[in-house]
Amino acid sequence: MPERLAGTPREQILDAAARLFSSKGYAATSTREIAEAVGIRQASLYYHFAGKGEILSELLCQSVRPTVDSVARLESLTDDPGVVLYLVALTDVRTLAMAPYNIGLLHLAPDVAQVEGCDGFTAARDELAVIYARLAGPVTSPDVLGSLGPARLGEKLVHTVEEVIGRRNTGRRIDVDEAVWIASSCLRLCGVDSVRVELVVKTAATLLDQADAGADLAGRQ
Amino acid sequence: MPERLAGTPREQILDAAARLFSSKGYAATSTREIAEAVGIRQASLYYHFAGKGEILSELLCQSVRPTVDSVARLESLTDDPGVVLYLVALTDVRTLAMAPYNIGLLHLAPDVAQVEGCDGFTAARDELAVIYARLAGPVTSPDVLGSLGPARLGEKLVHTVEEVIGRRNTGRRIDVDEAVWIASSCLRLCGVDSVRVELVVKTAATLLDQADAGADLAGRQ
DNA sequence: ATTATCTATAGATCTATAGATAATGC
DNA sequence: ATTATCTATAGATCTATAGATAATGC
Repeated sequence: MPERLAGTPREQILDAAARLFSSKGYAATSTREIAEAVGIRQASLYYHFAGKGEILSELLCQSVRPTVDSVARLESLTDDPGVVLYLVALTDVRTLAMAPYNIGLLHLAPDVAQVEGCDGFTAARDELAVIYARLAGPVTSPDVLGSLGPARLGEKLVHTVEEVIGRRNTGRRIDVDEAVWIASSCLRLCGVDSVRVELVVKTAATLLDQADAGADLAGRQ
Repeated sequence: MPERLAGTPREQILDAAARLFSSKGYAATSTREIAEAVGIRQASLYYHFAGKGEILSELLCQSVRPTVDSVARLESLTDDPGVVLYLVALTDVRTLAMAPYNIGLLHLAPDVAQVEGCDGFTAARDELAVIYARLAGPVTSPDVLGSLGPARLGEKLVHTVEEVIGRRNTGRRIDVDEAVWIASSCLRLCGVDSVRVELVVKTAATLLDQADAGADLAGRQ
């Protein structure tokens, strides 16, 4: 079996489906279109996936997992919870901004929500909200935390980060400033003042540079 | 022609479509389902609407127009731009929260975005972003305004208000505190400090009470 | 004549399954 | 024997149009 140009058939199917789902919508994309984009027959999809829904749920899970998985590493960089919160938010924004297609668009769509097997995705997103809540707790001003509660605050921060989905959807580029701004909105919402926000952004940038340098060094050995 | 229980056929169709589109998605809802919900035959829909797309675009427009239209009235209540910004945001949140169905869910869905004739909705939403930008300008701290720019800030505030769509979608009730919190997030994002946010919220509540009392009085005459 | 419905249907889809086929690997 | 494809198709949709029908209003 000679390998195709881009990855395994399974990966090719996921890539084509991601492109079509995010541009036309899930329900509006037929299995035939996905197959044609890959260069196989419609029926052949069913050798790789149990159905259209399984393709979707795999894609959704891929869109949150990286962020959840990176939390432990980011927490090891510093003891300052404000900086960690910002770093997680920034990672989240970047993950959503740099994915090959804007899959995040789908998670609110009703046709998508109805598909069975998206529980994995919902669970991961809930997990992320809990993480945000835990990280935000110590830096949040008492009046904000008092009226919102930690759980609600976590959900709010998840939503704040997801602004990047809407931005990307309009075709505008997400540059570094944009990502930084969205991530630092999380701090502002917690009631952190502008001076401290600036400080956190700078500290985080330094920490990331150091970590990258360390990774480079390790990679060269 | 005896009138049906709830409004004209056209209104009944819009109501049924709103329920189905927001629960199952646009592309996943068939014209037959809409017709059955109303109690007519599928083909009879085409007497009232040119097609499925026209039903949708009508619904989308209805979901933003009320907010845009209320801006002038709210601006007449006070000269304090912070209070007006908060009042517009609160009106926007309430409009989205109290609509019969959660139609706001649809506007990011790719199947919806592809439908022709949704330009009217997009235009109204853009108009709203411009309004937010104008109102937010005077209350926004220089560091925020400097790095974001007014247009971008306006879009961000629109997105902030739209958190209510996601909340509603999870089935949680949107109470007064919730609405107040989301609306006041707009001020926080602009860099307004907690003390002033509290003040604006109280001033706005007083103004709204007075306006309601005035409207009651006018209504009784 | 107009309004608002209906029946019937064209014509084009859809998803998923059954079973054939060809190539590889033991 | 296993893997990965294919062809063919069942069975169920879909949207939109054509033209009939019945009731109202002039």
